[in-house]
Amino acid sequence: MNMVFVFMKTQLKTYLNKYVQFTEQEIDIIFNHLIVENFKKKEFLLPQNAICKRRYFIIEGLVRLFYIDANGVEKTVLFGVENWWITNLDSFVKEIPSEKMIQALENTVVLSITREELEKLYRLVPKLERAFRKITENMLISIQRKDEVFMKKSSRERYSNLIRQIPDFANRVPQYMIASYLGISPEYLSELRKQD
Amino acid sequence: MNMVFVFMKTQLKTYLNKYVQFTEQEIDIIFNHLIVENFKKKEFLLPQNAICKRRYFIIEGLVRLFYIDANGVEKTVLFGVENWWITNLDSFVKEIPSEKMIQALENTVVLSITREELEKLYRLVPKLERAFRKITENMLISIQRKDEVFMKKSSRERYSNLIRQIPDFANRVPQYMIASYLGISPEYLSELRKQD
DNA sequence: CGAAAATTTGACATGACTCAACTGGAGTGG
DNA sequence: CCACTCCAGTTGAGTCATGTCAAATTTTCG
Repeated sequence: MNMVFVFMKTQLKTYLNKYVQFTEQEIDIIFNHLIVENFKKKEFLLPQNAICKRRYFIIEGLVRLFYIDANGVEKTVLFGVENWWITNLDSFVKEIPSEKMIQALENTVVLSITREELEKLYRLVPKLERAFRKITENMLISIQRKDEVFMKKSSRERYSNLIRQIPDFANRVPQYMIASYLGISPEYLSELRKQD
Repeated sequence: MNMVFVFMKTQLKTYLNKYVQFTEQEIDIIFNHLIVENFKKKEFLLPQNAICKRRYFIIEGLVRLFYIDANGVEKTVLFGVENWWITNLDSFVKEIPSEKMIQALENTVVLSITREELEKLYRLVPKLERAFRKITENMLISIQRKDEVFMKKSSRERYSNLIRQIPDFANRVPQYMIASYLGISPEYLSELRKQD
């Protein structure tokens, strides 16, 4: 087995073991149900109006989940970086077309799996069900925390928070995407940045 | 066994079977790990700064999750009605003190369980892990949908949406709580209502 | 280098907030 | 059962944060 694969498997293992202890064999089974995919910058993991068939574990790179609003403006819902699972959960679980798209913002390497394969895996490796229960709980917690920041803080504070927490975001992601993630217009973000 | 208990057990069973098929025995085991609690209107299920020890399944009634912001104003995060699980997940999972409170807005009957008991249950009834994985996924999906409404719609639309979806909310819940749930000031909500 | 995309700037518009005063209804106690 | 209090809801004036639109400028990238 190729060095790169070993590296990816180790990364997955380290990640999963934070939730549940898996044996080496279990990790093997899980890894063998995943496929490796490479996406170039700007490429779509999920195009608009498609059913989101796969769940993606980001090994390396950066993606965003976004949609086009009624005025034709892009709205970024969330960014995904390494060691995050990304999918449009609504579309993935219910098998309905996704208005949202997933796009690579940098060249990105992922492990991915379909819903059917994942269901199989849950049966082969029951502990994985627990791991995903916890992963989903953590996602819920972090989305709730984000909501709180939105309710409590001004857009200026939201921006400085984000930059403090993930300083290199400002370089890796165009400003207008950050603006739409923060729920403000690009012009106003530009205004805010000037005043620092 | 008391009629009321039978009734509650049936309600729980119907609810859980929407996610996973459980046998009668499994439902019994689950039910026996839950306790029944009654809360009077205005009573707290979770007071401020306490660690949220329990997860509540609402049999009947209405509760809210809220906090007091920096200016001393109440902010309602979410409402819980029958057949919903309510907890401050962050506090419950990580065992950290909760700035948020849970309060009954009507006389409310719940089934509740601690984290430790729930962990035990997951081991006794492994299918429950799957059920909660799905329940958590659904919570995540619905919070994401709520976020989208917030990003896309004006506060006027958010209000009329809410009233359309849950018409009796307007009667069961004071306006100022609805306002804070919608993220607007009570004065402004009053303004909006006038213009219909 | 040149075209297209991203960002900045400025003028103006507006949704939503704050504060303070007023109204009306729901308890509560004498 | 009345009088009083208290709290929710309304109204209005003034203000501020943030949006929109259009033009100018800078950056990116083929």
